[in-house]
Formats: sequence, structure tokens, C-alpha cells
Amino acid sequence: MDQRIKSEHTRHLIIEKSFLLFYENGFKTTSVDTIMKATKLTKGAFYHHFKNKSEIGHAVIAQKVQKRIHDSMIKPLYENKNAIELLKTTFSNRLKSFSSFEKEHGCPANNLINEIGDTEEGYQLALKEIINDWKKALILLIEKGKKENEIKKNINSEATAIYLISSFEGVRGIRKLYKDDTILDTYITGLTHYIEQLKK
Amino acid sequence: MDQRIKSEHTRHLIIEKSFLLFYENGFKTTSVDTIMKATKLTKGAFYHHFKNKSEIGHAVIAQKVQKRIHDSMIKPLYENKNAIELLKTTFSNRLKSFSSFEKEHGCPANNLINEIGDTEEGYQLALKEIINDWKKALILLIEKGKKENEIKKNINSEATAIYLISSFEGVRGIRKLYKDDTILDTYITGLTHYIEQLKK
DNA sequence: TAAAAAACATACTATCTAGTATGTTTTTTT
DNA sequence: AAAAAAACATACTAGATAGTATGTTTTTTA
Repeated sequence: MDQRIKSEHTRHLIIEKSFLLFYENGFKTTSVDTIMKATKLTKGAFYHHFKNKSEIGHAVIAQKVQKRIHDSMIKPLYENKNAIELLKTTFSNRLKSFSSFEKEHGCPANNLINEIGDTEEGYQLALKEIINDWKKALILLIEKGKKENEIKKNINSEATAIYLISSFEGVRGIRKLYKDDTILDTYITGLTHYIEQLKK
Repeated sequence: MDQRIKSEHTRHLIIEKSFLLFYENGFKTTSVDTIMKATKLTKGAFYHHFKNKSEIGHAVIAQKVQKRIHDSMIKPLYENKNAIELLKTTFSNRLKSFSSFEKEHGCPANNLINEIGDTEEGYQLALKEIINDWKKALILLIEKGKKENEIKKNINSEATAIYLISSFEGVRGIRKLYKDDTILDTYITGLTHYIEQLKK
């Protein structure tokens, strides 16, 4: 096989498996051995592609975790629709679309934030950027809503953005404790009401 | 020294140090050796007082984590004051009272929820009870507020409770990523506005 | 006050861990 | 097709880990 493609393929495989294992069992408690067992390759391959374990963490954040948030929570906000509707559907559709695995194990970004957000500075920065991007997109949408007379002008856009993100990430953690979705349904009720109150 | 007192003292010491180390570095990555180095006792003492590592986790949750939430977030809700005011002051005073350590490392309960909330069933149950107690107290207060004509009758009490808890725990995680308190101040602005909206 | 039991201390084991050193195979370059 | 380099595989090391086995000391009980 072409060397570039082969190399890219292996790198990609390691990142995919790492992401899933970090998601299921946490970053610090997932060993390089466990990752490579999942890829059916060996340790030699890992250390050929990554300098150390820290590097795979960064790769997973940059190529998987960030993309997840961006595709599902940020991108939809740029559709050309009513701001209130966009907020409601983006948040609640996302919650409704989760697999049981995703519901049981929470949000990969939030998991990493809570596990390693207060350790290595590099992780802190990478994860912060995800939250900042998300915040920016929300602020932009809320400001647009204000201009188009859909959202009350006296609403603090940044505070609203932070409040939305916090509650969403919060409930994704709390959901881990329960075995069914009632907590998510209750949350959606609260969220919907909150967003309704933003209406002019 | 009296044996009962001595034993209680040691047990207490191990739990205190464990709590701090779990708080700072996580549960799974804190070793029994590390805990006992902090107590200046030895492994023999640990395994005399606790069956295994899982048991110290449960002890810490029952005697430290639960108490923290109860004392600071639940108990204040039972004061005989205006419901809206109680909500606002309880949440925002708590955020303002945190030490820099507590701000850097988030909420011990939330950390454990995110780290081990989806692993052992016993932990799941213990942590769920904390959240349920908190939820109940909030619902009670909101219902009281409705009766006393302070809070809108059409508000869903449970959904509001969940929304409050979620956002609070969420922001305590996200704060880990930042080096100052602006995110908390912004959150308080959003929270205050949210609670204001509940007013009749 | 002797025996028993509780509260620890010390020394060990088996397993897991990140990382390295050095091999072999595959692909690319000359 | 030979040499070089990239992509892996294998075998190892040093340190950490949960837990145990067996000691010694302190306190309580008989």
C-alpha cells in the first residue's frame, strides 16, 4: 500500500480507538497497551506515530472531541432560521439523538474537562478553545435574534451563552447517575422554558 | 489513648486526606500509598480500617462530599426567607465563597460523578442520592414560593430544579479551564437573570 | 497481670504502566 | 536491484499499583 495512506490509516485507527476508550473509561486510566490491543497493532506502532501518551490526548481532542461539538452544537447555529427556534432545536435535538452509550458516558469534552482540565496546561488551552468557539457562536446567534426583534434587547448575550453551555454540560454529567432518560426530558422542559423567556 | 477515640481519629484522618487527594488529583489516579503517605501512617493502617480502595471512595462520598453539598447548597434553602432571594443568594454566595483551590478543581461531587458515575453501581447510587436530595429541597422551595405568590404558578418546579443544578455543576467544571473568575461572574449574571424570570 | 484483641508497621507479590532498545518487514528512493 | 528510510513487531526495564502475609506495639478484657 502507498506509504502515506498506510501511515494516515494507522494514525487514524489509533486516534479512533483511543477516543472510544477515553470516552468509556477515562483518559488517565486507559493505557497505551489497551489502546493498541484495540487496534490489533503493537506498541511499536504507537510510539512510531506519537511521541508519548500526552500527544494522543491532544490528537483526540483536536480531531474528535472538537469536531463533535462543532458539528453538532456549533454548525447548526448558523442555519438561517429564527434564533429562538434554532436554540431550542439544536440543544434538544442533540439530546434526543444520543445513543445509550453516549447517554451513559456523558459528553467526551466535559469528561476531559473534568478529568484533565485542571492538570496539563496544553489540555486546558485546547479544551478552552472548544468552549470559547461554542460561546462565540451562541453570542452571535443571540445578537442576531436581538437585531431581528426576536430576542429581548436587555438580555445579556454572553451570560445567556454561558448559562446554556453550563446547563447542557452539567446535565450530561448528571445523566450518568440515572438509568433512564427522565432526567434529560425534565432538563429539556427546563431548557425550553428558559429559551422561551428570551423571546421578545 | 482510648481505643475507640484513637481508631475514630485514624479513620477520620484517612478520610480527610483521601478527600483532598481525590479532589485534587482524581479518585482513580490517587493510590493507597499516596493517601497513607499523606497521613504519615502505613498501608497496614489503611487495610485495617478499610476493606479495599472502593470502600474509602464510599466513605469519602458519604462523609465529605454529601456533607459539603448539604451544608452549603441544601440547608440554606430551608431558611425562612423570600424564595427568589434564597435561590439567588444560596447559589451566588456559594460561588463567591470558593477558595482558589475550589475554583481550580471544580466540585468534588461533580468530579466524582464524571469520573466514576458510570462505573460502579454503588457509587452511582450514592452520588444520585446527593443530587436527589438537592433536587427535592429546591422543588420544595419553589413550591413554597408559588404558594406565597412569589413565583409564577406555571413554572415547572422539577424542571427548574434540574436546570439550576445542571448549570451550577456545569459551570464548576468549565471554570477549571480558565485562570480567573470572569466565567463565574458571567455565570452569576445569567443565573440571576434566570431566577428573576421565575418571579411573579 | 496474663491473655486476647485491636491498631498499626514492614516486607513482600503479582500485575500493570509508560517508555525504550533493537529487531524485522515493507515501501520508497537512487 | 541495492540502499535507505519508513512502518511496524518483540522483548525488555524501572517504577507504580492494589492487595496480602506476617510481624510488632498498644490497649482492653478476663
